[in-house]
Amino acid sequence: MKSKSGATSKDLARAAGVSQATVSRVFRGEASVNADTRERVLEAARQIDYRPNVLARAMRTSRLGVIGVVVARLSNPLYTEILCALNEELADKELKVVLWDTEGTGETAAIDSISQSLVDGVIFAAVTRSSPVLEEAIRSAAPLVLINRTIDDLSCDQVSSDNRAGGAAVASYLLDHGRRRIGFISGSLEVSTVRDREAGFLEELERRGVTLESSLTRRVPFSHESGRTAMQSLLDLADPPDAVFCANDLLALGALDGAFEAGVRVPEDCWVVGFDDVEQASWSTLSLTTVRQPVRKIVEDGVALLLERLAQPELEPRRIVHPVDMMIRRSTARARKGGQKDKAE
Amino acid sequence: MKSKSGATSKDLARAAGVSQATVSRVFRGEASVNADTRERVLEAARQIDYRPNVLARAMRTSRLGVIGVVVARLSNPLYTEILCALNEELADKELKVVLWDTEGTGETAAIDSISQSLVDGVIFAAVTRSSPVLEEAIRSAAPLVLINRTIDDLSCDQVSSDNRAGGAAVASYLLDHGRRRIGFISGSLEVSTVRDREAGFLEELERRGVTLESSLTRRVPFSHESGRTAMQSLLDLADPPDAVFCANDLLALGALDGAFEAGVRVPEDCWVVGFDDVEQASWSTLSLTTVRQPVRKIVEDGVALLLERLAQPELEPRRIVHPVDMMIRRSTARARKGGQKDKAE
DNA sequence: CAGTTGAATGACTACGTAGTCATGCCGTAT
DNA sequence: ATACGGCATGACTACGTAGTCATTCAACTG
Repeated sequence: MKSKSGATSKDLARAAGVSQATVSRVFRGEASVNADTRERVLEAARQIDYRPNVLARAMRTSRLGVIGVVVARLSNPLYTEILCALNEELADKELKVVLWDTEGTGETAAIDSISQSLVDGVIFAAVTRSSPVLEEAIRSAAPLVLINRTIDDLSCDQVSSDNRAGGAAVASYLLDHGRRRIGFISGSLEVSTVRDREAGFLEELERRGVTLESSLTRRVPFSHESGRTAMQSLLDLADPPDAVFCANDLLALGALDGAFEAGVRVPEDCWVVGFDDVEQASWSTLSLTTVRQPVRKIVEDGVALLLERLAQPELEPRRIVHPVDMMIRRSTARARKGGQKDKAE
Repeated sequence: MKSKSGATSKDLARAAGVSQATVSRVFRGEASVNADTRERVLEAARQIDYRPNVLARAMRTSRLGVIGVVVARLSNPLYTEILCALNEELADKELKVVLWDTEGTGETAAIDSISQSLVDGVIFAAVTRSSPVLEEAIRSAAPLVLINRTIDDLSCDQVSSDNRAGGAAVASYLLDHGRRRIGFISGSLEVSTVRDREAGFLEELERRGVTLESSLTRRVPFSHESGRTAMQSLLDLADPPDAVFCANDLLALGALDGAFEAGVRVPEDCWVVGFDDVEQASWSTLSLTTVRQPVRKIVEDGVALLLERLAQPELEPRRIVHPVDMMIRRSTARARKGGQKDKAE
């Protein structure tokens, strides 16, 4: 009833018959406080409903208990999943999450916020290029971690999956199953995941003596719509591909739409493979063969690295790369009748 | 190079040959500062790279430039879309977004953060029940706005769409097209959108002299998976429905999967209708008939109301209800051959 | 010309905490 | 008994800003 935003550590000190310094010690969890005293302070705190003022504390410590997160446009379900996992992971640790989008000026805004102590650290799930902003931030020891997309020549903590191996696995799988005219729908080379997947894919094709025809390659923005139109342009060719690898699931799901609208059956007439294994890929109406990234683990590691760095800023930068798995589904499996449940290989 | 987190208003005052008070006035945009003086201060600020300390400012003003957002689990694409729109809308206004999830204790955490001045205000996109926490928050004039889901007997700004009319429109549409055995997959009655959609749907059925059989009704959690299994349990009945209305698109998309796996053709054997018009509903491989909510407008209004309230806390609470539109797609249209593009009615 | 008004500015304090330094006290070794 | 070391605690200051109050000076009024 009377609990209004009010009681200060000074009030509490008076109420508990101790000094403000002792109150502060109790709430910082400092060890050197007599057990009786601590209990008395905590009891009094309950009485007058005292809670430390976060802002005043932040002004002294530069720790606000907030972590910044930079993602790409959320229309890519991968980022939704990353964000969701991050949110849970950080909520467990009493940390708030502030969100930026790379569409705007998220990168810069995030780093500004670090220097303003508005966030304790930042997790970049979608860095685009090795911007000077980032270099500068690293130099000034800003606590930041890159997950998902990485930057090779940037000396900071990074967690990703083995995109190169994933790309190679797709190539291998398609060739093993007799696919020869292989199409490729990819994204901007500014994006590390695209580069790595593409590199692995091309290397493996080359190793097996197959070359990717440039007429079967499309480089488009990341969106369902561009996957759809790119697919249609491939299928419009006189000699269309018998399989299409898309650099991520968003594009691949768009490609399924493109094929459907063109009246081309998947997988009978053309196979489609994605990358990420977003939730939609496992929906049995879509049932997209794809490469699974361990999003959960990547996020967990990213958070762990960030927290460690906050505790010990001088740590050497670390890199973690997680293995990936192919999920074989109906978009490449031989046609069978009716629907069937998901099946991992 | 030397620009480290440092220059204070006192430093700047010295550099510009004015008092700290004047510096403060300049950066607050106060009018009573001589134009020459202002220019001198700003020039000096550029020189020494001064930027006001956000935390210190927040401690005095209780305004941190951060808006809290409470959403449900992001696996429901509707919340992704809301969040995405909010993010853009607020970034335009130099506001940061902190995110909570109703899965955890988001509601309470959000309100705590208001009282701690960690956020200037909160937008609830997914309130669940008229919790005492909320009542208390409203009483203490916390600036908060409800969007999407509402609470009737709570006196605060609320923006939603006309869920009741949407539910009625679906009933009307199904009956007009000769559907008689109508199934219903719904969610928790704790959720206002569910209650309203259900009320409108039932009212219209009743008005037309049709009753919803309780054996054809399922009440399940909001997830793709539960939509899928609920659909299957309906289709397993001896006398299965010829149409199923789902309380939202997430459930409906799950229902499509359920039908597919059961070998039941949509729309030939059974129609499916959702609610929300999330992006996936328009994908031509899924092509779900649904009720479109003007998410963008709802978010814009919500932000506008919140900002107005921050400026004038004593405003009377306002409510805005947006009209909805049915989007007729393949999941109810008469079967035609091959794929076709989206078509709104 | 004395008195009044208003604009522009400076001196100063409060905001609520963290952390530094000083102090008192008790147990133990000498 | 004396000196010492460590623990528990209090007094005090810094953090960087907003905002209050007082002061200065010039313009204006009667």
